[in-house]
Amino acid sequence: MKFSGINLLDELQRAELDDLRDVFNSRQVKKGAIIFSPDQEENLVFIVETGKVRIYLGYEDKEFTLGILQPGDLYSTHAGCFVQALEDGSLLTTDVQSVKRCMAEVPLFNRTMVRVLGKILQNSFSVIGGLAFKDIYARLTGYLYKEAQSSGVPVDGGIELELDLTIEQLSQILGATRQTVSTLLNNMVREGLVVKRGRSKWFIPDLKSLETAVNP
Amino acid sequence: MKFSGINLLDELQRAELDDLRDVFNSRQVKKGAIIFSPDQEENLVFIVETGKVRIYLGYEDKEFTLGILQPGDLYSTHAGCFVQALEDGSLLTTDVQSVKRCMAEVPLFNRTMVRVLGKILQNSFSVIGGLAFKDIYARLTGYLYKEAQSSGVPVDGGIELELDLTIEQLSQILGATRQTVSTLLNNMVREGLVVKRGRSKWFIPDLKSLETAVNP
DNA sequence: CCTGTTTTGTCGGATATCCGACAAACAAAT
DNA sequence: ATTTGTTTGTCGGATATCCGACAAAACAGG
Repeated sequence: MKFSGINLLDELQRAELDDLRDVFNSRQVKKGAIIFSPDQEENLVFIVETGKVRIYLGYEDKEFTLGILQPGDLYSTHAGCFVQALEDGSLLTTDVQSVKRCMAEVPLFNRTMVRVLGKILQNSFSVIGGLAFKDIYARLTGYLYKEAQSSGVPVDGGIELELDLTIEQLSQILGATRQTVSTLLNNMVREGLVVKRGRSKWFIPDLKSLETAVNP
Repeated sequence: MKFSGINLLDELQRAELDDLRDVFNSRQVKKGAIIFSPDQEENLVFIVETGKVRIYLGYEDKEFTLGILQPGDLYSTHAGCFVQALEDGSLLTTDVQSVKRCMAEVPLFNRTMVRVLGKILQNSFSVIGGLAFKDIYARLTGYLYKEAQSSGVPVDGGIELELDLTIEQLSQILGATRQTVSTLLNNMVREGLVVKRGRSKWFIPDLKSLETAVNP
């Protein structure tokens, strides 16, 4: 999933943004490391260069994943959430001061910033809608359906889907318990909605029937 | 509650924003009217001039209130949610095209825009956190506590709170059923946490004990 | 190949919340 | 004062989801 729908790395290639590139510092991150947490008040803006990065909320011993950033995604740390590297990778970071300066000087950056924020906002509204209106089964099928559409590969008349998530991680995206998600998924397997094909690899024989499971 | 934390009406008074004011058209709205809905694709940006306006998500026959805008709050309609007038009032509206033009020409507007979006985003994260981590009782006490702090009036050694919401409206803010909220509230009354003082008027004898109810 | 660690499946009891239903209480209008 | 409509309180059954627990399975490293 492209979290914000806009690839900032591409944007940075534009000639108009020459001076913008200099503002960012590259920073290596190691798999599993928590890069930012809500308590530290240093405000940074960063773009994912390589690797995957998870944005999540934490409360006591529970976690809720808001989204997983991929190369090209931009994020700001002053939004009160945790940021964790899911793989070894690198970020382009800069502080908020520089961003403000850039916004004044580079109008294009400005528009992009607003666009990214708008996308993230839209995404969080759909998360709220899911949590408020739908049960876990609907959220699960909905998630699989969306992923199948955006990153599934057509194979054997069906769709193959590489999620690259453990059940636990998936449950944190859905806002549910590991056990519940595990049970629901296996129910879906028994009903033939999905077929398991190895570690976090799924085959969806008929996308249509998955869709009707989402909206009965 | 100030939804975005920034009063755009004040900002518009600034001399630098003379030409910005001309971009907005005033529009009257009647109580109860649905001003925008997600299906219409006309993208507008508006500022509440007078009255109250409710932003909410809808799904089948359920509704979830994201926030209630008050004079000075800015919002954009292309975020996939409903906008309803809670009272007779007026909005300053403009289309997205003009906003884009303004953003290019008036840097201050730009920064404000980003700031507002950031605030709204932060708010929706806290909504997600509530839905994902807390039960309804915690959300209810938390809401009352926050409201008491921000808009409560100290009286008789306690705090008086005018919510101006029916139980049904409150339940839509909390993401729960009317019945559940009603029952929980009456439990709180029995425990002496809150005292009912007429239609949507509450008295909190001891804010401290309400706070411990939020975080036991 | 063996061994420790991570991931997954499943069960059964506890419980928060929903849902339908109904009557009481309240407010507004005639 | 009477009617009408809205808001509130409460009950009891249905159910989705959590939680703790445990073992099977899968994986990784030596």
